[in-house]
Amino acid sequence: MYSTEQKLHFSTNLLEWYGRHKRDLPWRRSKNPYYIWISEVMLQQTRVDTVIPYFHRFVEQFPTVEALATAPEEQVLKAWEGLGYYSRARNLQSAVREVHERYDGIVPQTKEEVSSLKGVGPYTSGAILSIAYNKPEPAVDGNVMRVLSRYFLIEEDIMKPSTRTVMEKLARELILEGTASDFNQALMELGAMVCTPRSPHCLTCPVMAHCSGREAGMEEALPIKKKAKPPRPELRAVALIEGTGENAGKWLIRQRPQEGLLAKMWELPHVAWASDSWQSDEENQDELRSLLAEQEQIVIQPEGWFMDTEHIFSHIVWKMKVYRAKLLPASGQGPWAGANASFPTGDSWMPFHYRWVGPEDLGDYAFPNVFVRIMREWQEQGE
DNA sequence: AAACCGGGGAA
DNA sequence: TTCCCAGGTTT
Repeated sequence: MYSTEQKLHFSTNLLEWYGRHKRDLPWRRSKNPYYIWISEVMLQQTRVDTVIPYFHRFVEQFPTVEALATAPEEQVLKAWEGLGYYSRARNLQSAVREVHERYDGIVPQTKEEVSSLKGVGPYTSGAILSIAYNKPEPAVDGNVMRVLSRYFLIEEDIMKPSTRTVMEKLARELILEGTASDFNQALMELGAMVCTPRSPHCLTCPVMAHCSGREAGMEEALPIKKKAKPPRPELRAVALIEGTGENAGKWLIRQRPQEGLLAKMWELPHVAWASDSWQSDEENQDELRSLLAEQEQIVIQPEGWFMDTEHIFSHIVWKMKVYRAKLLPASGQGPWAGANASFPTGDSWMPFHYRWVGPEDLGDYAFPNVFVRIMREWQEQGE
């Protein structure tokens, strides 16, 4: 398919370049498969600069397979707070528990065993096996597909699974004997530092001389990628409910269900808006009060608009209006009654688990960033 | 094959 | 604004 010379030029020059230009990243200072694994999971759909501080805190808090395997899940979610894709954290702990129990704490070394672990797909298994164990397995991520599609002028849509298969076969053929660990990292490093999505730095590229994409003047047009659909908008009204009496200075928060969007994360009570537009603040607050009473048996007295904000997922965008509110005394029998007395979770009739918390308690609960922003705004206004 | 699953940095 | 990032799972 592709000439041996072109392939050999690529592998040798890339390796030589990597030896001189690789960044000093925290997870490159060790070959501990557990640390490599953590870094690879964190790096899924997340930039290096974002991951670095999380990685440091995470390995400090959970330095060994056993430490993570035996930690409470809430603590792991809290350590992941702000990174997004929280199923990554829950899957990682679940998989680490399996390694702890079934493999005596040693990350397995075969493709089949590693791939069977929760949250470990083709990319991550290849990355762990190659980087930590130097096994000649491909690790094809977005960087690698971009680099290969340009260098070998591959015009297939990289969103198609079949294209990924082609890339994996090619990437495997490019690994020279005994160089898998460095080569796979070099490939990603080139994609991150030189062969960037826009304005690639071809003049400093170690493999420019035989790059088919550049020869064809196609480097900016590659890789070919079908456009994703825009996220659908959803309006949501949020209630920032202040406690009174013994709950003065606290807010009412709730934990989301075990599965689905933001599983097990904590949040401020909010309701989906049936209509696709807002009314006046007075009408919105009336509707919010009515919906909370209906859906959650929470009866509030709204006390005015607080802020507007947005939360963007890959497939949804929450357009949120936040209203301050107090609980009405008459509503003493709601789901928050005795909320701090370890209300049972997992009841099918009771999707949310409520609690009163003050600013000093926030360290015990993992929130999606949008709610962190709202609560921080609230604290700043109170000062 | 398409949908679901967060959040932010860069241009 | 748009893109897309060291992806995986479910339908």
